Amino acid sequence: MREDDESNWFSRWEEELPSPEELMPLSQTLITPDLALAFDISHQHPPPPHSQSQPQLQPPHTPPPPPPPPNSLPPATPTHPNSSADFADSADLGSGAAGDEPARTLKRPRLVWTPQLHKRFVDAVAHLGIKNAVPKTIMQLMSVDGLTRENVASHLQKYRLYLKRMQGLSGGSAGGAGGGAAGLAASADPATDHLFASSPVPAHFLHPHPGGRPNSEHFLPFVPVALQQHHHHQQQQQQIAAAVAAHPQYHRQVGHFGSPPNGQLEHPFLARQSSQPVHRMGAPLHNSVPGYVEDLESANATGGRKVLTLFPTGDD
DNA sequence: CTTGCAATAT
DNA sequence: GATATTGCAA
Repeated sequence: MREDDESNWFSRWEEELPSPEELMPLSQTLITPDLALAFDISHQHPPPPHSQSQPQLQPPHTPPPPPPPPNSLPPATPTHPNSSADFADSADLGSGAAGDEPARTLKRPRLVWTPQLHKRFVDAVAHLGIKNAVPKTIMQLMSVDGLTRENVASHLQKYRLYLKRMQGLSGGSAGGAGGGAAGLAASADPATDHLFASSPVPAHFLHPHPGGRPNSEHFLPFVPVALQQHHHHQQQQQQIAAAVAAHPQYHRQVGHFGSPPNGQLEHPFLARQSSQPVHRMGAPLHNSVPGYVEDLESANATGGRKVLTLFPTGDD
């Protein structure tokens, strides 16, 4: 009774497709005042310049981002996204972090792939197209702060195996493959299935279109394409929205800004706003469920290990 | 250099 | 057990 909607998630895409108006604000207003308030982080008391509390995560009160371009969608050549643009930060990403905290020996919390996060992952891959679905691109499209290429790569690896596994058991007929079906067929590996089955798998994932029209990115205009081209490959501190994690009291009530009368379209997204220029490409994946934001919380897990948990505020 | 993948480690 | 990390090959 809940996967139904997921079954045709693809069909509903058009409906969920964020209108230009929805996307627009996203580019510049990553965090709305309401959101900021929800986190109890007012942009009125900027933490003292004394960088010491945290490395590089500051409250989502990112200053006014660059001039928001008409931004509906960049050239976004869906055919081959390749425009390294913006970016001038990477350089200080890792090194800068070491500035205020013993980042050199700091370990990042274990990333917990929550269904929602995974969904973003799948969505990103789906919209990128299998061919462009490489860790780096996916990571950027997801716009999840703190997510590293390694994180995505590791998960992607597993995800691919999962898809492969399914192709063999699915029986070939795409009949079931369409959207939701992908999630249930056969569980060869409960371990992997568990997580992956939670999110709908686009049809083109199971295997390249067997007919004439190979898969395609379709109309998904937003192609971020903000590849960073720097020669530094430091492990940036995985400080996901720690700002949020610092406040474990905020209830999952963070979704109240968009004003979805219908409770349908919202844009609660915490993008990496840490130190990178908030100049994120306007390619926020669509949000489907009313009121659900990605949060994170660091907590102990298996024995003193810190886990980074991006938990949703609604569930889909 | 980035990716993919197997194995291995935590 | 789930992820991360590593090593090697394209």
